[in-house]
Formats: sequence, C-alpha cells, structure tokens
Amino acid sequence: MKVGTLFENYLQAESLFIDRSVLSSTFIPEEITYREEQLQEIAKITSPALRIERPSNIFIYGKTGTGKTVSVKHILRSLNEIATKNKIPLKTIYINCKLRRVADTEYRLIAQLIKEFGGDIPPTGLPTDEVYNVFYKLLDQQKQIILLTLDEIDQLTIKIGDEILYNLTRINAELQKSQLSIIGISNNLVFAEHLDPRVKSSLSVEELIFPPYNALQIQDILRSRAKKAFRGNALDQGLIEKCAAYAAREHGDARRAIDLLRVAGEVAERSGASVITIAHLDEAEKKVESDRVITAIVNQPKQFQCVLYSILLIPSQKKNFFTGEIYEVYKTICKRCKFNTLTQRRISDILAELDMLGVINAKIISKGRYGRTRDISVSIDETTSIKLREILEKSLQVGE
DNA sequence: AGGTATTCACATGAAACTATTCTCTGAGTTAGG
DNA sequence: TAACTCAGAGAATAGTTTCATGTGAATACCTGT
Repeated sequence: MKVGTLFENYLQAESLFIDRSVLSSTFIPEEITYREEQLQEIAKITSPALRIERPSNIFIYGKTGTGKTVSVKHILRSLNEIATKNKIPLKTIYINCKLRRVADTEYRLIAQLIKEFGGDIPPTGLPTDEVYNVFYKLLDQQKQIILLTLDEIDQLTIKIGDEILYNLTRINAELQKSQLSIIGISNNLVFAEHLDPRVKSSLSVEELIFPPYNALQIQDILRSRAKKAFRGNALDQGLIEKCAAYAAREHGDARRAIDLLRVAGEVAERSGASVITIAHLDEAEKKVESDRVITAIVNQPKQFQCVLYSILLIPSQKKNFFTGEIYEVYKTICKRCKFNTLTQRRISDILAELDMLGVINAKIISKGRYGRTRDISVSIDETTSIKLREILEKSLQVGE
C-alpha cells in the first residue's frame, strides 16, 4: 500500500466543517439570542464607564451554559471598541477564578491582575501585601476606569474565603485617579448568602439572573451556530432536536450542547461520513463524557489515582461498597506499589472529591448500629472504566 | 409494646505540619583599578 | 571598590496529619402494662 493512500481518503472527503471554531467554547457570536434583556441591562449598568464614571458593581447568577460568560464578554468587547474609538481610558479585565494555577488564590489573582497591566510578579516568594502595593501603584498610574470581571467567583470564595473580595471592593477608597468596578459571575444561585454582609452589600448592588434555556431556544442557538460551522446539509434530520433534548436534560446547558455537536461532527468526519447522523451523536455523547472523566483523573495526584484504582478493582462482584472497604483495598495497593498509605481522614476527602467529579456516586447513609459511612458506586460506564483502569495501571505502575 | 439510651463507623472541621519552590538580603569572596 | 556568589530567612502552596467533634438510625436496654 502506498503511504499516500493513508491520507487520500481524508483529502477526498470534503470536510464537514466550514469553521470549527464557531463551536469552540471560546467563540463569542456577533449576536446572542434570547438574552436581549440581560444584555440591555448589563449595557445600561456599565454605560457610565464610557463617561469615565464608575459603574455599579454587578452580580450575575445562572447555571452553567446559560450564556453568562458569553454575554459579559460580548459587552466587554463592545465597550472596548467604543472606548478605543473615542479614546476613553477604559480597561476591561476578564479573569476566570477557577483556572488552577492562574487565579485560584488571593496571591495569584492579584498577580494575574498585575500581569494584565503589563507588570510582572514572581509566582511565589513575595508577601501578599507587597503584591497589593504593586497593584495599587500600577492602577493609580493614570486616570482610568477598570471593569474587572471575575468569572466563577464562587469557586474563589470556597477556596480562600471572601477577604479578597472585601479588599477589592474597598480598593476604590485607596485609589486617587482610577476607579474599579466589579462584575461577578457565579454558577451558584445561593452563593451570596454565605458571604460577609459588607462584601455582599457592596458587591451585589445590581443583580442579574440568567434563566436556563429551554429545548426550543437551544435548538435555535444550535441552528445558528451550525449554519456557520458546517457545510449545508451536513446534518441529518432531527439531529439538532436530539442534541437540544440532551442539553435540556442537563438543565439547559447550551455549552454542552454545542460541545456535543462539535464532537459529533468530528466523530462523523473521522469515520468518513458525509452526513452527521444520530448514531454519531450518540457516540459523541459517550466520548464527551469519557474524555471529561479521563482528563479530570489524569491531572490528579498519584494518591488520588491510587484511591480511584482501588475503587475500580472492587465492583466486579459488588455494586455498592463503603469507605472502610475501599480503605482496606487501598492499603494493599499502596503496599504493592510502595506508596506510603494515607490516613482514612484523607481518603474520606478524596472520595468526596471523586464524587464531585462525577466519577463515583457517593451518598452518606447511616447503617444504624453499624455506623455511618458513604454508600459508593461507580458512575461511569464499562468501557470508560476499563480504559481508565489501564491508564491508572500505567500511571501507578502496578502489574496485576 | 413503647420509649429511651447506646453505639458504631465513619463524616466533617480546624489547625498545624512538611516539602517544595521561589524571592530577597546581606555577608563573604573575587577581580579589576 | 564594584561585582559576584551563596547561604539563610521568609513566603506561598499543595498535600497531608492530628486532634476534636458531629451524626443518623439500628439495636440494646428499660419500663410499665
């Protein structure tokens, strides 16, 4: 066989995609459907910035994939355009607080802000107030309005408390020339309730709620994206509907629907099909889920993987099991690959995290006289679980 | 039978510790004038 | 004397350990009938 033929198929079959980036999670469409009201509202609140006055702080709630981030980014982009055209000293900053090793601690968040202003700060070694000082100085170099967007702000406070938010809201008092206002975005609807009242009152001056999309709205969104992303008639009948239905099941998460559509396209393309069918979609659904789990696990520390490996070893006979049983298995595995065994306390936390990742299903039950524990079952499908086991075996270097 | 007290097997919280990575400082060393 | 080196003090962070306290309901143990 000629080497060339290996690739010929791919060349001949015209790509299903026109523009794949339209379906990527970072894409911001020109117009955002079903969010006019919210966009108007945000625009109204932020507009004083264009007159070099400080806008009120805004707080935005809504579940994942309801268009919060896209809307805000859209607004920021328009604001920036107008500002540069009219030479208005406006600076917009967007920071996602969830990104590990970027902005998930007080120090790193401020360091990231400094970077946005062109400064540079070492990743460690400095006292935090020193970092604050650098930040203040940098801010006050010139007269300007700063719009700081903190996405997934709830993650930040879970990890490090609300002190940092307090500092940020107070910052205006310290500044001579600049003014800063904050746009907070949270997935958690009750987030503000366990927040310091001082922070809460100053942060959530204006509140906005993004309701979930319903299936019909998601269909429209998908259609408009698909029109730009795919060649005409690349989609099978009913595909959009099925895709939307899947997302509606997940409380109207548009992002997942779009993601799913893209992966379905990729799956179809790889198999050389000229039309994306429901079967491709089903496969994509599995793949998305499995990829999510695997990337989540691979990036975890060894001990974490070790615990998961222990869990995966058990369920061949049993469906549900308890913390204690897992701990026993875990101990033998540690011995086998010469890890030092962690305490049960730690394992308990790791199990909780695995539950959060959706790899396992853990429910706290009371067995009465026989104590209280987690009732654990694996919540990933067989194929993924086998794949995962292989990956973990390699990573932990345990042979059977 | 009905009511209360125990008890198990962990869960959950807080604080403190460890190892690692990194900066900053200042003493000691070196090399050139 | 200026430049360089290098050890030591301090910080931040991730991952733990230690200690302390909490907890839901199946059982054991009473109680009075």
